[in-house]
Amino acid sequence: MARARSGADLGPLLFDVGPPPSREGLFALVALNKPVEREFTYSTPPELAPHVAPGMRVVVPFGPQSEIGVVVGLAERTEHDPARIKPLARLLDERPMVDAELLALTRWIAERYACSWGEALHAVLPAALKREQGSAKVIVARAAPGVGAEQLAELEVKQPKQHRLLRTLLELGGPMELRELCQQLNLSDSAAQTLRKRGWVVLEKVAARLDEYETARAVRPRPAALHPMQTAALARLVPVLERREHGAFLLQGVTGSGKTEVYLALIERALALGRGAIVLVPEIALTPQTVGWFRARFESVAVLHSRMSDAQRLRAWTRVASGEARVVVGARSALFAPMKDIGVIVVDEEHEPSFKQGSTPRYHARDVAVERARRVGAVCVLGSATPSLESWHAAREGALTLLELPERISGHGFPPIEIVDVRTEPVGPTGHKLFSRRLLTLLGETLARGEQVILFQNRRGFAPVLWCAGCKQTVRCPNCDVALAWHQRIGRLVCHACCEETRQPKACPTCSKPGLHYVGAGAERIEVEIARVAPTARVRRMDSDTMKRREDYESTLAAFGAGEIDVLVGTQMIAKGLDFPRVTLVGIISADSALHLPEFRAAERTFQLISQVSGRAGRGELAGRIVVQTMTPTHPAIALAAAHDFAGFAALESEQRAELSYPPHGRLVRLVFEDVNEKAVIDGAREFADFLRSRLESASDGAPEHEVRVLGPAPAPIAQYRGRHRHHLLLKLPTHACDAALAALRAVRGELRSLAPTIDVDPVSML
DNA sequence: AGCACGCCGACT
DNA sequence: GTCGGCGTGCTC
Repeated sequence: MARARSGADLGPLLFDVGPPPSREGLFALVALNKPVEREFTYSTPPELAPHVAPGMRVVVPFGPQSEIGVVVGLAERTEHDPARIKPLARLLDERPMVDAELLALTRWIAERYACSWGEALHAVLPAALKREQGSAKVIVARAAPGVGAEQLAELEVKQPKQHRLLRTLLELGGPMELRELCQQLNLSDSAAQTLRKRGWVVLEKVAARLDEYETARAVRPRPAALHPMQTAALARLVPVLERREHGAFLLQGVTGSGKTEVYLALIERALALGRGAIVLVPEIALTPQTVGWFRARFESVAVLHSRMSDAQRLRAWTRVASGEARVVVGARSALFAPMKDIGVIVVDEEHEPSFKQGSTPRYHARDVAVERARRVGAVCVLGSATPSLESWHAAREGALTLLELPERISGHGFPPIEIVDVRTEPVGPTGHKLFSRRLLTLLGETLARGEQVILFQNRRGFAPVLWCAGCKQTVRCPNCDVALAWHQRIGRLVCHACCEETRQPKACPTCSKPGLHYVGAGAERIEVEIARVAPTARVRRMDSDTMKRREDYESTLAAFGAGEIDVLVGTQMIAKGLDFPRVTLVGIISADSALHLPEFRAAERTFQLISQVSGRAGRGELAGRIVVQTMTPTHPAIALAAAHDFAGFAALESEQRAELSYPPHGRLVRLVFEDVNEKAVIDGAREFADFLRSRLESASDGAPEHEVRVLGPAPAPIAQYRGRHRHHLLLKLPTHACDAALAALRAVRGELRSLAPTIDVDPVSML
């Protein structure tokens, strides 16, 4: 598949050809981190020519400034006007930083996800390599001594961003890395700089602390013998590994079936063969405990995660590149670890949406993992208890080989899941709006036995909506098309899209009548209400509002494990990985909350969440119970999750997707147009759509199964974000027409450059 | 993406 | 009469 690019044919790149006979007049093709799908040609000064090779980073003049790029090819001739070609300024590496395999993989990513090669390379290189010199220091922020409520009040009205930042720091009561803080609060660091100038916040450069993961070593005794079903799975995987062949597998194992032990045994075998392994886990599951399982078993494990400083990440990268570390554990981007001779790539919890990157290049780590494994002849294992419909479908089609672990190794069955129809529950003096009678009864019994409870409510804040009975309007964010959520503890309305906060209005902002009502409940309200119905219980909430730092998360889990907390209330943060034997009751307060989102994966996501949360109960010797509260007890996502019937759900959901040609029956590409001016967005999106339709029609051979459909433009579900209007187009591509359609799309974008939509191939979220 | 060049309103 | 708004267009 030739990639349409101007300039030299990139066809056989020169890295396998050896040095050309003469290095006179040698040109370097350089990929830059710019949204320009093209490489740039530079001449090589005679003193650099003998040393330059593909994969090296170079400094090049680019317009009025200079940029760091990566050499992706060498050529002896060029079609460009020699007068306009500039020379390379400097080589940054003595030997290639990116090997031929990663060069080829990034090029594939660029094609598949419609971005430039340079952007794909940018995602692969650690940040420290993209600057001229890396730093081993991080900036840490803390509230200045003596600063408190008084200063906070001063910022309350006029400086909401500074207020939010200072308040967060005061709540933390200790230092936090500035970069991470700003990221979480959706702020640039200018608010922090202003607070520093005022003397209310102290910013310090400190040496990056020793990585907590470096020392993590969880006790995970090697089982005396593997369970027969684990052995059976390995018997399918190991021969492929030993033959050095590629194989892609879907390991579907229920919670507690011992998937991790299968990964560990397979990696052990790979290491014995002198090969390496990469293990990807969702960001939230990348805890010292998870990492510790691997560290306890293997000598040299490198960890890559987003919270590392640049210097730490560079160190991990270097350890992998040098061959010192042969096992990598990390989140999404760890897939690009510069490992030689990869034998195994594992993607654990492959259905997790966090494997999809939300910014350019918008790649899906699961799909790229399969591709990288294919290219290097490695075994790729996608593991999940509730596989994505894409993987489930691929397994049925034979693109993935299905391996099943259908039982818990403990031999215990699954705890029963009870569905409670909350529409039939009494409210008022005899009942409770949030908790059903059944849940309250079980809660009381469980606490009386001294056992623990997990309550799941997948919404932040106290009330997701403030509603005016006068004009029937909800209070909305002035900059985004979403309702503001009421957060009681901080006493503010919060926009969950842009993170901006405001004080609660005394009256309805639309009709000025007093008396706004709280509608619905978030985790904060559940926490408050539990204290009311079970006053003696020790309750703790775990959501992104209370868990700003990783330490908070770990200390809360430690306290829960030590039995210092009776009831843990939380959002999806508590849905996975928690393994506490004394938890015998799990309550899902509102199973419907994700079901009605305007996303075609809403049912799938609901099924996954119910299954995952349910898996938190009855993990020890004690029997567990799960209560699922819902208004739609017969909805398949709920009824089949309660019946532990994944296959039934997948078959039904797949059928419904097929009717609408949604994935896995065809692919989607989403184009988002954004601007402060709504008319410009609408006109631009329409123009783009018309142009694209005409191109795709003329390219089509008329066969309906090859037909690409362009839907829209239509307002995006979040039709305004941070003051910018958003409209989107949806392309439905039959699986076999994808390459041609993407090429056409790229061409149209090139011709209508001023409209510049965001292109999301295989989108995970449509909001 | 930057950052230029290039044509129309409020200021010394 | 200028300073400056951001609308197209290019970067080897």
